[in-house]
Amino acid sequence: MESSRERARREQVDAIKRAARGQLAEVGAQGLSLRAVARELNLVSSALYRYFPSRDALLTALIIDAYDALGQVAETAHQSARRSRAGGRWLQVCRACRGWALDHPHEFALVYGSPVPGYAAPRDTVGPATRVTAVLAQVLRDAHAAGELTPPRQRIPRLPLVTPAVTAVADLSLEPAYADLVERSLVMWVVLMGTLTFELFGHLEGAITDRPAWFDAAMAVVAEGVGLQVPLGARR
Amino acid sequence: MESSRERARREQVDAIKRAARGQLAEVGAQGLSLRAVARELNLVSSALYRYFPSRDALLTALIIDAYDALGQVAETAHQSARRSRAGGRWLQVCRACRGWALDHPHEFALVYGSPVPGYAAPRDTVGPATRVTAVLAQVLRDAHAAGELTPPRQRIPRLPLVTPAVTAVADLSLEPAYADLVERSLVMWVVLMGTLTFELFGHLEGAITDRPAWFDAAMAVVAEGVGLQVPLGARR
DNA sequence: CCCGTTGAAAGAGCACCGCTCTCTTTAAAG
DNA sequence: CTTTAAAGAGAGCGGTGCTCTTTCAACGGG
Repeated sequence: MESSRERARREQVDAIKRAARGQLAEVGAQGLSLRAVARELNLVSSALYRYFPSRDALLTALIIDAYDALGQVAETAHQSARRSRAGGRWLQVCRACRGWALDHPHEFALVYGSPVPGYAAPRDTVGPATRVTAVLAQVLRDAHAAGELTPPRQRIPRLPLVTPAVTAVADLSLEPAYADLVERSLVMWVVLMGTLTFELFGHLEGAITDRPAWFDAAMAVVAEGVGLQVPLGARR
Repeated sequence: MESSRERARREQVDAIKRAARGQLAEVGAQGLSLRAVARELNLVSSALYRYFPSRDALLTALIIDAYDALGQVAETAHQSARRSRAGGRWLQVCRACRGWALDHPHEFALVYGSPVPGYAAPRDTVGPATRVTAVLAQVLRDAHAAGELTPPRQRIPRLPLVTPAVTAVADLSLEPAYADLVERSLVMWVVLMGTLTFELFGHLEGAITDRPAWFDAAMAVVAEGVGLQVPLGARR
């Protein structure tokens, strides 16, 4: 049951987030101004504090939404690539994440860019944040089950290097030849997000001629590192 | 020759940058306040405009300094590891960069974190920015000359994917088996900086137990991707 | 139906920001 | 020693996040 007051409140919260996302796309995360959001809604700035206790709280809400949106995109891509082999699925998931990042650069920067000093992400954000990594782990699990994984050339010593929490989420405890798979899968995640970060933050400006192709190649290179073979021949 | 006026000016510029770096460490890049810097120097805010035409200009100066400092660190590490084999040199350079990043997290975030909206990095920054990449290319060039490079399992199709400018800086036009080495070396650079970004920005919080060891492993995984063998056995 | 309760919104105000302008001091240069 | 240009002071503009108090309207129980 939802009283009309509750509905009005929820709709106003949504309107605020929508306006804030719009502003985000124009002036970036740090330029997000409560007063501008209020202006857009024909409100006065102080009225927003009925809905969000601070600018940081509004940012947190946007961060959670962004993590969820990206996680959703990754899950959908994984689902619709379920007929491909593992390497192809990995590439499809990466491409889907890149597509979302290019479509929502400021929301991506909000979650994977520099943290706002003095702002500590609350615990609520870690759940949505792990959705993408869960998809990556799923790809590797399926790849192993289908026998599409090649053992690496060199084993990582002194395992494990990850916390039990990660081990639990990844669920990648396979036979000794793949004992370091969790550690390698984290590298995959870092490379995926790092590559998107670099592209979005302009560090590849004037360096890459064909960005989609180079992105595919980068994902293939790191996939090699975990023993996944990515089909690079086909144009996207 | 440097007149006393010029010396005084240079010293004041240095003092401003020093104070700004101090503030950077406290409140981050976006929180950098000219007024606070001025307060620290017992000045009035408008006086700073005698030395930097805008806050962005001050940021640009700090960015160039940061790129130069990181490049210097990489070059020094490469130089002092010249007796190791190529894989070891790569690891040493990476570790040196990580050390600098951990020591100067905010300066690292300044150059590799989210760009300040409305701020476009001037051309002056690209030179210092390429110093690290030049070191990486050097490592690969030496590795190939010493016969320490293994051909990759899968070749990247539709080369080249990088601009002539990158090809010139990297100078990695080797025989066909390594035709995609430039593209792969860019991946190495992205992974190095991406990994540091992730660690500094807190995305590995609660995920990694032994961060130095995992960092080494990550660098080894990507080095595998370019055909470099990194010695992981020895404790650092 | 009426009235007390409650939540939304307004608006003034505080301390801060980047930046501009004018005015005064200071010290180097000729 | 005089000229002159650089350096700093200080007021001010429009903006910011946020707090506080006040006003107003809608909901719900008697």
